[in-house]
Amino acid sequence: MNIGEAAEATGVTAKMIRHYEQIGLIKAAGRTGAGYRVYGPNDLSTLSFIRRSRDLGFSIAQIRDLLALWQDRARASSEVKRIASDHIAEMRAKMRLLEDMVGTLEHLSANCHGDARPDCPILQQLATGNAETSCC
Amino acid sequence: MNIGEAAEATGVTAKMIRHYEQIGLIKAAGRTGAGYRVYGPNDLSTLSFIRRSRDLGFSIAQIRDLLALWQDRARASSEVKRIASDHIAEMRAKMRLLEDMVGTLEHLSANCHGDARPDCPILQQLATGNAETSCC
DNA sequence: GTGCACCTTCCCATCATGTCAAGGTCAAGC
DNA sequence: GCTTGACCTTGACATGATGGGAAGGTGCAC
Repeated sequence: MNIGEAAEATGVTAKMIRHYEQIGLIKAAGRTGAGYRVYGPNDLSTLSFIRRSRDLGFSIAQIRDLLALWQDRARASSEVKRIASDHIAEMRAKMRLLEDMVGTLEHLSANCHGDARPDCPILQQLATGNAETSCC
Repeated sequence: MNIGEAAEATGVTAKMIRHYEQIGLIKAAGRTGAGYRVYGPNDLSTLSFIRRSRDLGFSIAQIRDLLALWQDRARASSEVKRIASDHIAEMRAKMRLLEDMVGTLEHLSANCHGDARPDCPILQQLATGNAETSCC
């Protein structure tokens, strides 16, 4: 199986497959006489594993660890769970940041009439750090 | 005022001030005879504006537009409001993505006993795309 | 006149991914 | 056999915002 087929089968682009090989996330693929990379069922499983992990937002470093655990039959599931929990915590932290920013900005936006007039509490806040809101 | 003092006063690192100058987000600062950048009150206001905008998650491109509007006395507040609304929508979209990922991962994590045993629904899901959850 | 803190420019790194370019390979059709 | 087009190869460069560091000039206090 060539890289293009592997890419189509797993949803990982050929570009990224080469990249993952280069950074050592996956082992170097076999080659044909002409230098084409060749992939078998095991490789496809690994690539699909990586793609699902990326879909869940895991970083390459985390995926590296998850792959190692996956291939270790004596692994403890607590290790996996810890990585997942850490990742959940990171994502929650990002969500909180976004929530705060959205909250502030919505508040400002709600007080902006948004018409042709130039005065604007959003710019006011950005300029002075202190919005003259009429609401509270 | 030198760049270090300007950095301390506004919370924008000297590194980033130089960078913002280089990409044309702010106009080139004046220089002393020795080539040191010099900043005045107006420059500090601009830098603070940028920092507050970054704190609200605006991109450099958006800040460029906001700065232009800020410095345009004839601006329409509707323009500002539109930029803010777009940004809120982007942040909400990111939050939704995170929520989905967190939801899926928490579900898997809840079904992972997380002890010394090797079987693990998280890895199961990543490997097969189909978790053998016992819950539903 | 020395030492130290600060400034300058320039280059490289992050993280995951995309784009582009220049060239080699394979299979099909003529 | 030769051409064509799809595919492959490597390599370089870009993104966005920021950090780090090196090598060298400047300013001020002692």
